[in-house]
Amino acid sequence: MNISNDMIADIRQFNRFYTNILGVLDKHILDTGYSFTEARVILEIGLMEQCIANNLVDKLEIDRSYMSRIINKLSKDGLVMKENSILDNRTSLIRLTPKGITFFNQINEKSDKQIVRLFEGLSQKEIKEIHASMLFIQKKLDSLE
Amino acid sequence: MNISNDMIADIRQFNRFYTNILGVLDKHILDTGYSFTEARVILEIGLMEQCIANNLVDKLEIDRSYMSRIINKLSKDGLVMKENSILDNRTSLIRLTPKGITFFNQINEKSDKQIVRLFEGLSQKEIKEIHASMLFIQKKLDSLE
DNA sequence: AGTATTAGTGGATAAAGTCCACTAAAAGGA
DNA sequence: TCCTTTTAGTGGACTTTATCCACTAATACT
Repeated sequence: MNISNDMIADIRQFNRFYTNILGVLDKHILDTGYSFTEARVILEIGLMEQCIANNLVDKLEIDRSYMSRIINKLSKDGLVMKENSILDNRTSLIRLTPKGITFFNQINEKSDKQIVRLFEGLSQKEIKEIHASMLFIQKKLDSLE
Repeated sequence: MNISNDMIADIRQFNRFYTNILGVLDKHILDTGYSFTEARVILEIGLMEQCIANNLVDKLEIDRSYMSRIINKLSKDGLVMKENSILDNRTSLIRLTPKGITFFNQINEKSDKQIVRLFEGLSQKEIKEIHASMLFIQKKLDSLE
């Protein structure tokens, strides 16, 4: 085996630590009045620009009927619009409304600010090193999947 | 500001990536028939060795009444035992039973194996570098709190 | 002693998520 | 083509998870 028990313990400790960091960073989502799941849906629609419900189901691993209800709620709230697809009459093309885009942007700006906040107190050099460490970890672990 | 927009984007990308990793690593918890929350309680009791319900409430940020129900369930299931405190008659000292300790150990072993699995395919050198990166990130970000 | 706080509990309810059965459209054969 | 199978989406019913509140009993405070 290439990995010692001490290393495993350290890595698991890092995971607990970073889970915590992620929790702190994401908490602001709930200030919007939407749940994490709903916010994930909104953000994913924003990223995809246009999609159908099933794309979101696959990508976010959310139950189809649950997704249907979430999209309806978001649609009622005016964050999302559904347009009948011409190519496939079973589906609707889903997009953010201007209000949805505003929401999307606000979340993103807030998330960016959270990162700035997390790193304030560190020197430029330290930040660069952390950044490099993250890229490195991601590159190495990503290559395995 | 010490941190560029590109870096922020990279870090947020890393966070999404690592959220995913953590999700994969933790999924096995659900195979036990207990929820994440219940498992967190069991693991925390295992770590604390002995505690009262309110310690768990504070540490895990779970509602008091919910905690009460969880502990009762775990007690009914024979994973946890409550012993009346002599010092404070309002409280019970909570501990894992042998069955609970077995559960605790199984979860930990499985989690260790998940780490091994995550890293297999990487060379010893690469693992060492990832390990060092994690320690570095943790050291730097931990110092801020 | 008398008041305030703290620990824990159960009832009621809300929020989140799952399961199933169904409709309607599309895709894939003989 | 017709017929079967698959896919997309929906709503009803339900379970699980979590929260809120009011209450009891014990301890801490002054």
